[in-house]
Amino acid sequence: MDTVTIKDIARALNLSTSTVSRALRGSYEINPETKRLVMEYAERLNYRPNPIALSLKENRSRAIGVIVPQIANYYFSQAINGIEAIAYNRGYHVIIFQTHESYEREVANMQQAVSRRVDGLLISMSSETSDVTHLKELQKQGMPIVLFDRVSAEMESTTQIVADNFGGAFAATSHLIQTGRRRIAHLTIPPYLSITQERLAGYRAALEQYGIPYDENLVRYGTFGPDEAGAMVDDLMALSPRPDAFFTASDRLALGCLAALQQRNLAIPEEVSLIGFTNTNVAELLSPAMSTVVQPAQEIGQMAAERLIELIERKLKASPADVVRIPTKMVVRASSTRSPTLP
Amino acid sequence: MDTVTIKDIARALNLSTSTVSRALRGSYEINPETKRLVMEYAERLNYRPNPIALSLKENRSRAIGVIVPQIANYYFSQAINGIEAIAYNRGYHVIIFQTHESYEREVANMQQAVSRRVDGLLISMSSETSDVTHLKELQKQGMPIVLFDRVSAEMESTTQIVADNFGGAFAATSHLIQTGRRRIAHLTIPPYLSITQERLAGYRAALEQYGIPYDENLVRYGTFGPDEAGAMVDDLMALSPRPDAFFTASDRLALGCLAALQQRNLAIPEEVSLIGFTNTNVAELLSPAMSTVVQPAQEIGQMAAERLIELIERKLKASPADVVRIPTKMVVRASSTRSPTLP
DNA sequence: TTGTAGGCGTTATCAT
DNA sequence: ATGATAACGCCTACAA
Repeated sequence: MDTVTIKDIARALNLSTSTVSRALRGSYEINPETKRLVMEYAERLNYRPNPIALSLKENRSRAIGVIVPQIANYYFSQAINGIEAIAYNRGYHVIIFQTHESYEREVANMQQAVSRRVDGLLISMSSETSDVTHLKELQKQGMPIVLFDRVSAEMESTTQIVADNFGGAFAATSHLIQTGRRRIAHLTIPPYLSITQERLAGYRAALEQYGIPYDENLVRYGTFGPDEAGAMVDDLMALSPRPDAFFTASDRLALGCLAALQQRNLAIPEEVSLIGFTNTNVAELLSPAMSTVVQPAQEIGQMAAERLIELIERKLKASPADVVRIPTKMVVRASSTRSPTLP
Repeated sequence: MDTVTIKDIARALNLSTSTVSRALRGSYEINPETKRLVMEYAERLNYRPNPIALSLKENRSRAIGVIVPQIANYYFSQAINGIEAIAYNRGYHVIIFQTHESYEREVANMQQAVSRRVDGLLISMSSETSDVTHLKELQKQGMPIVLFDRVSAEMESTTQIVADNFGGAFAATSHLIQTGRRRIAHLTIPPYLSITQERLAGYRAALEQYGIPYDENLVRYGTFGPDEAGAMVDDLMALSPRPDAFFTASDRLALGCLAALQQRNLAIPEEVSLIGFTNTNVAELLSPAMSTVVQPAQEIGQMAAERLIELIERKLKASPADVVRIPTKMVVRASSTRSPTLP
């Protein structure tokens, strides 16, 4: 790749590099005629300033690092999508690191990012990470950091962007109640995760608001493994009175629950209502069959990037306990014909 | 972020920057004692060379640009995963650009990447792109380029990495035939795409090999829209004799076909066999229910990155018509119980 | 209005 | 074995 530099232009036009530099940046103290000449010539040669030289000079890379468990995942790829949209607009590029859910790799990635001289870091913690001293340490050294989705309560003075899990669960449960449901089962993910707890709290709050007693028999916890929903549904449908609605907490559970109900030839939503937390893509696939609460992955990414760039450019410290909750969106199934089909 | 430079070390140790530099790189012509001192001090201060300064000096960014239609997509996020794995190993970082299937944005992204001084470019063309002069032009100017997945026959002297669609379709169809099927329907995507044609050719070649006549009534073309498979299945099952197997060409069609067959209470694979091209993630979800031909997205990404880095570092031109086909993997459904369920 | 010089961090070349 | 200098591309304080 040939590359035109200011020097080339200066030589060709018999000017000094400083004059060219000033002309290019439209400095007021330059002869309009010279300016025109330089501009034209630069245009003709398709001159582009070398961002690397600029970085060196300005001591910043115009790059932000993004550390996520994995890219090949609906949720994170959408979040990254949101991050990129904002970052590119503001003139930053994005360097992605994957932890593959390993604490060790998270630490290594962090150091990599530092070596690469990123201007700031967007982090979604690995599931293995419980000790956050590496993050605190780095932040103390002046690195702007924003956490998103997988956050930590221990990072008191860090901006954190999460989905409004409580609100989403509250809305979903309320919707089921308002459409006449009273025995609402909740299939969810492991209880030790904060998102699980928040969603459960939203579910309980809605029940309480409508005076429906909380029944812990109706709540089932899964892992992230496959093929769990079938057994849970079996189990729950054996109760008496049996549930008249299911509220699921993940894509997998939603699909599994849907399949299990269909297999039993239960009409949705006539006999059993169904609503679940899902990613946008899956929500789209499921929308003819069931209602969904869509995780705002992209919006979380955008907000995180915005906040980070603010931190970088204004060089402000995050205000303590600055936790932003992005609302979820409920998509109520449009059709309500009997015997719904998959996509 | 405080940052330790060679200068800091030199000052502290009362040496010149050149000595420090040499010591750090382990030059033989340096006093072992000095070397030790420098190394230790650098270690203690956690010195890391500034990659930006190096880039400026070496006139390369150690970054490769990746231009894809979108990140938030199973296929491309996996491909990127493969790309990153290789790139990071070789000391490159990856800058991602999205075209959102727009030709205009593809061109703009290309220029962006050039401005960013990427050392090479990995491109999966937008669906809108038919004119490839922008790519040819850039390549002629010396930019190393490798195309993957969405490639173009017009780029004669460019390395291109694609899935072995023919082979995958051939294997899938052969498998159906070997398990006793004779009336094999093929639900596929728009006919003008090269991947569609390749898969159809593989399907036909397998039929031919086993002496089964090709029946164009058994082939149905969809768009990428939702809810198409149901009608296709209806239509096909009304034929007489009706199909005894389905071979689908996308995730969507596979899911739709599966749902439609289940709804008709047709046992898979006893009454009707089913196999489809899918992404890994979806294949995993579907595996209890049907067989799949898995698209090698990640491997394609890896191979593309390997080839690109080779081009960058050896500075070789691609040999003409260098098209690499990555094999697909057939996953035959393990269980064959009646009435299969979704995930 | 334009030019000169120095510096961002690093390494290669040429002294010493 | 070590140091001084220049260069990568750009910008800016200072000079003219």
